Amino acid sequence: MATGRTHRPATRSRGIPEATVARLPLYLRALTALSERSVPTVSSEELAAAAGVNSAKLRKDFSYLGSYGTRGVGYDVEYLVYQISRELGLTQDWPVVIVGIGNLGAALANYGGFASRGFRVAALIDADPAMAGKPVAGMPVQHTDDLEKIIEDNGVSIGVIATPAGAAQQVSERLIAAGVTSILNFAPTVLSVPDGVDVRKVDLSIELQILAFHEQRKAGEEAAAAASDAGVGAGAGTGTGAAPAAAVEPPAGRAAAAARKGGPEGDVPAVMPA
Amino acid sequence: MATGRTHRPATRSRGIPEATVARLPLYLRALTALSERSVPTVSSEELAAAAGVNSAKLRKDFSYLGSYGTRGVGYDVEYLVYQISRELGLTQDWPVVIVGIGNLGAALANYGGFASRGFRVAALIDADPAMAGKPVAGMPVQHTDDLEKIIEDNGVSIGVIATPAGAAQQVSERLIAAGVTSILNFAPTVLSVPDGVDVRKVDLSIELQILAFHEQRKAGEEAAAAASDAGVGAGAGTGTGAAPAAAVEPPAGRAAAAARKGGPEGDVPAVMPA
DNA sequence: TTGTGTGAAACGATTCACAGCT
DNA sequence: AGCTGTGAATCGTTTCACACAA
Repeated sequence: MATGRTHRPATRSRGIPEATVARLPLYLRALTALSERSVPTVSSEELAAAAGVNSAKLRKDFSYLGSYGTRGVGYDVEYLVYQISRELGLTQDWPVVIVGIGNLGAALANYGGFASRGFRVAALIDADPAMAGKPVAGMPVQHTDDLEKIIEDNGVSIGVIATPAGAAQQVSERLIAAGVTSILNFAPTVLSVPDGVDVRKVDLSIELQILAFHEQRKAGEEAAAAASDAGVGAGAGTGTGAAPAAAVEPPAGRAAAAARKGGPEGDVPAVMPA
Repeated sequence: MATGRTHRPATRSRGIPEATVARLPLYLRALTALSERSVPTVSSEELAAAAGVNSAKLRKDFSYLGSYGTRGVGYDVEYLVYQISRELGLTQDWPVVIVGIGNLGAALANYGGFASRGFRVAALIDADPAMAGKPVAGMPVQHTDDLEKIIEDNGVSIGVIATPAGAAQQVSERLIAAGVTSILNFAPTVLSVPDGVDVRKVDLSIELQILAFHEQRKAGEEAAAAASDAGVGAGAGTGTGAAPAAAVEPPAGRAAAAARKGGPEGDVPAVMPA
């Protein structure tokens, strides 16, 4: 991270753990919903349920922000909304650019939740000259040539990349050179950026692959469980493990060297003894 | 949260840490790129760089899968591609449905990386009768009424929700009742699902809020540094971050609202420390 | 009595550092 | 000599359990 010295030298006040930061938006959303229903206070238990976490975690999280609750009562909804908003930096307005106005970029531009809380789409940028000037989400698409000027003129520090993978690294470099220091990357690519620039990535296929892993594990357990039973009768409803086909064959030959340690073909490769 | 109750009970089947699972797709992508360039072997150092992690972590991750490398040499690219694919369950083909074919749903349907590796869009489903039959990404949109039949006929176990927030919970319930056991949720809502169902969420506004937090922290440090430095010229080059538009202004509006507790009813003395 | 706030314990992930194989 | 595989140390996060305030 910080080359040289640590980020937080003297001032020790702001020590909010990353895991906590990542949950604050969740709490904020739940609180906003309560606020809209004019609920005055919530307990950690109720709020935790609404946010999908457990209450001990929530209380610990809030304890990093300060003591904003009242023992025996709970938390004041409005006050907490404000405190979390402030902590997240949402009491100011962040101009954002979206680069790459294809299907996804357009969908993001149209996404309402964007403007709703603290963020404002300052510009839509695309490399295709044919797109230039075309309105998307009520805003004309601008050409990549003007990227630097747009960033600077609008004081943009957050960029969203929705380009094809091949263009993402270069786009990120231009954004950063122009002053952007936070990037949300939707392109399926690992961006390499200098210190001090934050990147978060959103990747559909990675998420699906993680789900597939667990799905496969479930299927395996189910099969193991079924092994003791007899009937293979596919009951209604409950996930009767999909019936996938199409297998990828293992590479032959080349793997010979590594393969000696006990044919790891398509079945339980017992790992992890102790 | 999403993975609420993924605890491994007694069934000591697989010992791969969740954090490792989440990185496997990253390694796989890097390896696939190497494979396409016909690179035969790769060291942990090289592969780690390509995947954006450090090499110790990568080696540890791979150690959970087994001993697939060769000391003094590195890893066989093809073999590793196969092993990771198998571990992730990508040697089989997973049919997926997308529910909610708005801007985002359509973008997802058109997303190429989908079909490329292990996943196949089995159906597009939308609640709007006007959408029914309309082709999106070369595939007719089907109506929600047929959701259960579609799931069952295609043996779908993974569902993608791209509906508005208000519809997501109900859609998830129908998906699950019909046999889906993994959900990728793009709706900005916390889904509550029974044990055994995996949910992963992708949420644009949460990601932006996390970035805003760090962005704000940077701005604060920068200001502090500038204040103490007074006149020392900082080296040029490294991101002189664009100043946020309406930056460090005290949050008058919202703060006031929260402070005076201005709801229709109810009045709690909102304390307001600095 | 209720429900927050928080030390302390438990757990999980990352990093270190080096033994051991090629 | 080079690079993997892995115990051990470290660091961060979650959970427990209870003192304490309202």
